[in-house]
Amino acid sequence: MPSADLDHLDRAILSRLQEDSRMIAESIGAHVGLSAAAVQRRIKRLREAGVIAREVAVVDPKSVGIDMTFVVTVEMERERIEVLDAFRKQVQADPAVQQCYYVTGSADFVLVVNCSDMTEFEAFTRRMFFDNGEVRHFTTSVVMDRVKVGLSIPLNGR
Amino acid sequence: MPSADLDHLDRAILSRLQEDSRMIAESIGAHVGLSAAAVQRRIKRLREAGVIAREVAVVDPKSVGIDMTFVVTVEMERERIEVLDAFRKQVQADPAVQQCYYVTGSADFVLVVNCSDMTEFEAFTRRMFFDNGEVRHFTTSVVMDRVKVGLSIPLNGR
DNA sequence: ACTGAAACTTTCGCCGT
DNA sequence: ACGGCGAAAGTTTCAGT
Repeated sequence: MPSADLDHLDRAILSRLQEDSRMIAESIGAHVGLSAAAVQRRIKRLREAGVIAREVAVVDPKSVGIDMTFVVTVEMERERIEVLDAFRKQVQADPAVQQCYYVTGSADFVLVVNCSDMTEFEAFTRRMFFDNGEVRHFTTSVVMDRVKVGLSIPLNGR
Repeated sequence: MPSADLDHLDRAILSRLQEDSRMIAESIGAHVGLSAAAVQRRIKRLREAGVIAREVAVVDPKSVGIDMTFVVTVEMERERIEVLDAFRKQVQADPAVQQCYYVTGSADFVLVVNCSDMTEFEAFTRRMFFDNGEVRHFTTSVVMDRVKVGLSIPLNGR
């Protein structure tokens, strides 16, 4: 799945699709200088190759009553594979966790967590950290402004 | 645009579209117990109300030669509105920055940054931090594993 | 809210470069 | 092998019931 070689046309198409996956092929073609059919073919190929991993709707959190976002760092008691994997699984299963990264440095994991309010977040910390004997320490940062949120990959020039 | 009241059917539809925005209305309808037309109408309404903020393609970083992700915390010299807003703008304009949160706590900002390699990341730190007199301190964590990555909002029960 | 028809988008086959 | 063209298939949109 790595590096299915892409030319600058593929990158131009991906760039558009990262902004708006509903942009129709004809419109993309007009911008990149290709017929609609050619664009479709490339998109199909990109999907099958896994270059386009998924296509998703981004929901406005406020609209569904999610008001709070948190950035949480987690330090585990012991860095044993078993412990880490168990935590990974727990994180993946918990819908409040939007993102989780396993990182170098003093912390082991960095989490982005969504909750409707503080009460819910407290419930989250309880089930995720306090009930887990392997969590040595965690820190919480409350997000005051979601300055930039996306999953766009830089597709520089070519 | 906040809290356009949604019933459990809307939430069920959103839940599907967060996983796969290309799922056709008929298939969604079969799962939630609604005709295709009814699903279509609700989706249209959700888009117009901004509940569905955008629909995007998620590109696999490896496929386009992006191998490295970083979590960076940033502390500004002075927390003046002007300084913070300038940094916000800089962040929004920089394609290497995938996400940026303004947070409480010792750090001011948390960034998720994508680069093809360390050299590119060093260039990034230079233009974003060293060339900016207002940045007091920053810390870098290298992401070893992207355990969970998405923008999905929890749409629990109802 | 469902049905059917019209409009639109994507997909496929074929040919030319 | 890849792009363009035109026809077929699939999806969404809209009107009428």
